[in-house]
Amino acid sequence: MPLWSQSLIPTLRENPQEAEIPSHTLMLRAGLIRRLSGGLYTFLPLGLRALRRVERIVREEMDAAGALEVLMPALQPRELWDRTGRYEAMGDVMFKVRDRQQRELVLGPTHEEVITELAAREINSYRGLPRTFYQIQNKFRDEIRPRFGLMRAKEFSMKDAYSFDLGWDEADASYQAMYNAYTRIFTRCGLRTRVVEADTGAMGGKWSHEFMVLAEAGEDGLVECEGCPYAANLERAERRAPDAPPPPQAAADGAAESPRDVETPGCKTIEQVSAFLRCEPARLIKTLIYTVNGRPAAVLVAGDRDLNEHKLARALETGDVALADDATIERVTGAPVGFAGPVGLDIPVYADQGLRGISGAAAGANRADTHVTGVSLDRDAAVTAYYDLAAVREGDRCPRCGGRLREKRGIEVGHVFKLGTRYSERLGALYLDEHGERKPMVMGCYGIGVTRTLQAVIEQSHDDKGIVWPAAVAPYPVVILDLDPSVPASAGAAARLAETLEARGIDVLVDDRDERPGIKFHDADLIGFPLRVVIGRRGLEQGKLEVKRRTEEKAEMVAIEAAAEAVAARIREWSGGVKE
RNA sequence: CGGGGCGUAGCGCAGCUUGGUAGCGCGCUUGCUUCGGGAGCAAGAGGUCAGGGGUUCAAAUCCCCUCGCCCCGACCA
Repeated sequence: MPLWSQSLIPTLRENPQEAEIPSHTLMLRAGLIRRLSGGLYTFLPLGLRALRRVERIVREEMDAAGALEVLMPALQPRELWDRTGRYEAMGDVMFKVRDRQQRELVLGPTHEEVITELAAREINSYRGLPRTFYQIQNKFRDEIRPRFGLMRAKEFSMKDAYSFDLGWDEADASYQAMYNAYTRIFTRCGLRTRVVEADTGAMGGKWSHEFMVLAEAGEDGLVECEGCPYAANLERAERRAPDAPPPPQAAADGAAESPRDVETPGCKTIEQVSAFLRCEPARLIKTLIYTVNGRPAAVLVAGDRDLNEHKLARALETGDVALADDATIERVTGAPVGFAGPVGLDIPVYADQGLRGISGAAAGANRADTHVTGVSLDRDAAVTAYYDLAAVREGDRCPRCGGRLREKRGIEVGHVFKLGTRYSERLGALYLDEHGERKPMVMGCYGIGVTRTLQAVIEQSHDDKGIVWPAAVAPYPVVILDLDPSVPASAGAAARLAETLEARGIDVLVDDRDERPGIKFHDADLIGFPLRVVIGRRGLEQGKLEVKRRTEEKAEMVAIEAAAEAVAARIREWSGGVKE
């Protein structure tokens, strides 16, 4: 029988200075975790119990989905990462170490290389497919800025899974199976999640979905459509182009005016130019000089829009896009930074689809202190191609149904990718099909941030008194507050109830501390045990104790003999329906 | 890496402007009283004031450097 007095549960009365968002503050205050150093945390007994509860749900659902649990090394040879080209691609996020032979190793930020290597060696025939493997293990990433406790840490627990299939259709089925398992996992954890289309980033691959926990403190922006199921990470979000470009400002004279240079001394920003020319920002053509695969190119968006670099990279099918440095900009435009424009440029020009057909617009003249007005983009500039490049924002139109898009924030707790054959080809994960033909396995990969999920649960489920644990992930579903632990009758009643509950498979923590009742009540609320049983003199005199849900204000008085059943009934209520 | 802020007892903070015995609240220890929503009284313990260097008769306080932490940005399977 776990006794509070024998554990280490260092609750904090005040908000620690190191924490900013509710979940982080509460994890520290409730004595779940302690920081060792930036982005590195120790799990204390209660925090670890909660983490194990999440892991258990993940294991059960992965197993149920037919995935096979394995455990791969966190330390991996650099050579393996060179073979997929990701040693370079990952850059500084990988922790790099050397052994005493000076062999270069990395601390795994993820395990595509290792698992694909394994599949390449051990699976040779179509008879061995499909297979999905998973593990729960600590990952290491040298984050630029660790943040918000477990939300973005340098070492964190992740469940990663990898599927290997005969072909694309089969891979779709594996993907769907994981997608479904994820939905069940997060539901069982008591989370409300939103699935969004996502960018694949350094992972590569064709397609991916992220499972987002909607929260103010979320690090990711996303949009969802008010009229249809479309939802996407802002990194990837698309929009339907406006039906028509804004009409020319000087439309009165009928025909589009011709380009004319205007002196705009010192006007470098959109705000300055728009104020100077008395022209709304949407009528300015923002011209950004980029390097794409090392070569300069111009990228155009409307003056009131931001460019989405992820979308630019996707459109141009490259990972190598970066804003050009000042020297390059001056060389290709022949003007100081701030006066670039599309007219007369002899580099590729990529324009946002929202600019299609625009006329009577203004842009930089590629000459110091000068802009051009009366620009008709198609007539006056050589646009190489139009793409959807602008960053989507609240109020834009849905790419599917044309409805209004709404912006939200979320915490990414899960991410599923259709990887394709990128890794299997490079690492030789090939199989012989029934015709004796050698083919690459088609892969998918699927991650859940386990520690992050735990914190997301708290972020989504707390009140002004503390955490409100869903029963499925609470460190203990029940806490028994013994208000008079020095009184044998009281301690005896607490022990008997705890033993009865444990015999029924219900974990209980007994608060037997020699503390005043107020402290015990506050700590119980702070930690957020779903059920609280109070044993005190008042009740004992009538042979009763009280049972209260964390979510309810009022307690129920229950006869001592009926207490175990009363508790068990409430626990059943929580686990029923979801778990089957 | 750029910008901003902070490092003083276990936690939260004051003191620094204007240099002169290191403080407050909570927590901790002991005793007495108290005991159903963070008790009262009394007595205590606990600090190289992040570290290093400099200025000065004298530095938590002024100057320089380094380190750590937090926030914003860039970045992010």
